[in-house]
Amino acid sequence: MTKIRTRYAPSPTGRMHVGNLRSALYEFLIAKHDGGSFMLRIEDTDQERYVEGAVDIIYRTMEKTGMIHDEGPDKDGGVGPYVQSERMKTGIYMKYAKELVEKGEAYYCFCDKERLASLKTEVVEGKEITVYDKHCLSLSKEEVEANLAAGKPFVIRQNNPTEGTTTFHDELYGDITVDNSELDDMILIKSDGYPTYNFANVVDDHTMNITHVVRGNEYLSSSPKYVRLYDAFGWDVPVYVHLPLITDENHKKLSKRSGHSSFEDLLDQGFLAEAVVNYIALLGWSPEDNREIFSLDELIKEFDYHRISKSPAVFDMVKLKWMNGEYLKAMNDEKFYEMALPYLKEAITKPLDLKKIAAMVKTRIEVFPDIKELVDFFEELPEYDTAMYTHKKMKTDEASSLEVLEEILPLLKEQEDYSNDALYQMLLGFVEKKGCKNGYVMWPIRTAVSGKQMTPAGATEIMEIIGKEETIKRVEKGIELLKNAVK
RNA sequence: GGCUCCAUGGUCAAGCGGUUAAGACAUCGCCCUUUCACGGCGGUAACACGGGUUCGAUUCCCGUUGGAGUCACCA
Repeated sequence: MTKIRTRYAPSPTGRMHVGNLRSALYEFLIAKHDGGSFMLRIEDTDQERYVEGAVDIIYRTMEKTGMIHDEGPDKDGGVGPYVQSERMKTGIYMKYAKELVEKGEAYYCFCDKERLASLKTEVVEGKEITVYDKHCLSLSKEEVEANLAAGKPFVIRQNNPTEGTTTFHDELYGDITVDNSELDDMILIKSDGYPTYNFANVVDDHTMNITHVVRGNEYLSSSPKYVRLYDAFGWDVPVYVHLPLITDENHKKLSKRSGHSSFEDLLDQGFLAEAVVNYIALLGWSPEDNREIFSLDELIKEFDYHRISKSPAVFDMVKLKWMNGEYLKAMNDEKFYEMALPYLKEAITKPLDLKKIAAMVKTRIEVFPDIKELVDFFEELPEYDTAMYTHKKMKTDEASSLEVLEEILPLLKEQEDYSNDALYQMLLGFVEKKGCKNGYVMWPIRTAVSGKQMTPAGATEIMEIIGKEETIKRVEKGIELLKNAVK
């Protein structure tokens, strides 16, 4: 039994799209689950869309996500080259295209843009629909030779039958049959000599011994043409696994600039690579049990591609955030501190105990950029409304808060030890003497000291961080504000 | 528009002829709490519709409706 060989074959046209990333992930998982190998192949046959540096992005993304390929441009496995533009130089595509021409399964076409344009018969939703009319199929061998000799630009087209049907099998979607009359004579070799994606894909997958072709659902309807190509060559058709689409909240195929279009955008937004991988693994696949948190290794172990679903999945930012939060909570304090540091420094320039602040914030954020608004009050007391002093449950209002703060101020000035514990004990003593609830005292102090309704910590923890001097300053400020409000 | 695919709560989803139709996110409520958050507990919420097949359909078949994809010298 031969091991599964899959390939991820991106085009270097920019950042790595989430949909492509998931294809790569599934390709990786399917191969690795079987103990097989995973290949990286660069499909750079479109010279116009080629983007400088895009190949580096691909490498970087693979590395960050942990999808390590066994073979690729940088790791020769004996079936290279692994870059299509380099493969082309070996003449492989032209050789196979000519073989098809010999067999009558393909033919030279010399039609120019103008003639092709005149074929455009129908316009649907702004798209022009052209079906090639096999015009050049009728050219005689001599005419073809003459054109070629004259240096006339040409393409090579697949010669599809106009009658009958073609069926191919997909592991997930089952048998899919289409009428051959639907099959356009697609171009195999472009006039610049490069193969089209469609053709290069078939030739490469075969010559590189790919056993399972895993790709997006958008290729489902063109798959019969591929199958005809395999048949024309007399090659074994690989196992096809078409993946359900990932869509945006409007159920449309994920497009650029929806905020979550690329892996790198997501990292920029503060997401962890592991969380993104984990999340997209679950977009279209589910394990047998209810587990949701998986490391890459665990995914490899559990991933059975037969459990991939057929219907499209909406990419839900909210759930991704939740999952990212789960990863943050599970992270050890050291690492969290290290990763949070840049964000903390952005919000806080004073020499405060950032390590302590990081620990406070850890269970309260979903992505790192959340940190800023959570901790900025440490840096500077914000402007705030004294209405915040009123809390129904704590039974506090502006007047009671004023009273508490005025009573507590001298004690704060006396207090030498500004550790959380000491402060807490001190305040508890005060509460006892006063005979009220904890919150009755804690709430106004916390408000005075933070100026916020929501803080990552209790009153005394905050006081410990900002220190005695700043605490007193802020409490005095609170008293002043409340005096104005109460009278 | 032709062709192809898809159809369980707002979202991700389990289910594969007989279930009180799981679970997660979101949402709502309660508890905990030095506020919020975290955590704990609980609630609201789904088989698109119509025909079959069957003793019995969410599950199988057909149709309808809805959605998506595709129809390039792009991949």
